[in-house]
Amino acid sequence: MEPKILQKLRRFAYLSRDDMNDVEQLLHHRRHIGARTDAVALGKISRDTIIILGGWAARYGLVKDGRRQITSFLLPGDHSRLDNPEQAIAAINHLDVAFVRADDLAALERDRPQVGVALARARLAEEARLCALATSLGRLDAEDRIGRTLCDLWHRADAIGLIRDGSLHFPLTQPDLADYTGLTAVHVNRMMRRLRVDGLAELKGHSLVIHDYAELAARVEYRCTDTGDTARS
Amino acid sequence: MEPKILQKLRRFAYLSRDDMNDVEQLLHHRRHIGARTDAVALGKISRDTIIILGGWAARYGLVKDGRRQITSFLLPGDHSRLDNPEQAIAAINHLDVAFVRADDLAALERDRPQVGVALARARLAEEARLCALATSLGRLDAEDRIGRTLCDLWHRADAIGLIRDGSLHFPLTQPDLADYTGLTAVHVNRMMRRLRVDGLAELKGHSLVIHDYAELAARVEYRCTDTGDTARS
DNA sequence: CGCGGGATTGACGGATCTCAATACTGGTGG
DNA sequence: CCACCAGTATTGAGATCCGTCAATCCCGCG
Repeated sequence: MEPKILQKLRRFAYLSRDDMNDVEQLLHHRRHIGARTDAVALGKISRDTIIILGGWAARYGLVKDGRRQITSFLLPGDHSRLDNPEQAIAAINHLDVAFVRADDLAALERDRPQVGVALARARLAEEARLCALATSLGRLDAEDRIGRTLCDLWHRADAIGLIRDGSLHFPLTQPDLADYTGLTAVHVNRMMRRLRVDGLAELKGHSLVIHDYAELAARVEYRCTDTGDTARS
Repeated sequence: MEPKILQKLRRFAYLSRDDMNDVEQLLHHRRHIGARTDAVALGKISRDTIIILGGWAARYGLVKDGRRQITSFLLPGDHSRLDNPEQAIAAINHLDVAFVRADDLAALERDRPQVGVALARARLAEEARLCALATSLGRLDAEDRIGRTLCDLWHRADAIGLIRDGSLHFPLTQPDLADYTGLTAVHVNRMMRRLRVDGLAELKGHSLVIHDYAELAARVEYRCTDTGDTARS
């Protein structure tokens, strides 16, 4: 199947067959990471970029007591630069990744302008998501933080075709969601129950169902950030 | 006097006289913004970059009830892209800025590689700061958030020569600090009192004094993020 | 079959918010 | 020059959201 990275980039800019081939050429330095282990350790600095081919990952930092703050969930097709030593990347479930040298990526962006445009837009969406996370953590209550997180993940998963029959295979645990929303696992559970009894969203086993996305999004005032329509330029 | 933008960029990479001249050439589209008004309104998208020449600014987003979350303080020499419609930029005090076209900036980075390196490092530090903010908001208590914010601003102000006689002219109000740290102005005040009675930091009038930076940084486990030494490449 | 992590729920405590009152400060207009 | 005023700083008392602790249940896995 077409790698998710291509499916994602094509939502941001038109790619020719040559563009796509050159992107795929970059992905030969692959690695498999076991579930619940670090793909990139804390303290590492590198100019490389990690690209998620399959599975979910989380970029996170630690503070005293070992408390963890996830700053970004990485889904298939997502990528992240590895130049921040305070941030590590952990596999949520079994993970397939590629590591790309900064020079190779820069060369590709130079030689394939449309790929450069797509990557720039992906980075823009990622930065907007980080601003939105800070705003949520600082100024929203627990229900809104959880609701927005679910909407965001649902929307991103939908964009890469991960939603089947109105259901999403969802490898995150409630402790994971707690580390992203700045809450405790106990309180995440309470909020999930509230959404469940209100018929908005349900998490059973490892699958997520949002019964009425529009209603949930309206209730928590979620607005999606990415500008992703197959671009025109 | 040398613009702060040059003083800042030279901490990230060596710039020749020609490099510096070309940077200054970009700054002719200047504007003055009155205190407590928006330099860039919410909802605006642009591919331009704003560069702070003098004064302090805040990038922020709003949520319901008009609650505000500041995602970044911009000091003289700092810059920010304007491509996120959910984020506005407000002048804290009287502000002098320059707006630079994306194309002009891209051309400069291409023609002046050292300027490109410096700008990339500045952006890297900015993104690291955003991750650190999210981590603070999600996982640290009020005292640590305030303490780290003061250390960060102190360190950045020092880097551009804003600290005189161990004191920093500090235009932020306690409501501003509250909007950055995700607290209320009342609680910011309580934390500032605690730091004051412990002899660590003091905010009187519009000036900040950190009596023992090392001790404050240790107490709140602040680690500065930027890689700024005058670079060697 | 036992074990460990996750999910779920209740009771209690605490950090932070809200409301409220007072003092201070810089700027404005008479 | 002074009175005024809005925004800010400061402090206290009570309310609330969320965390902590603890128990139970469930499930996948060795």
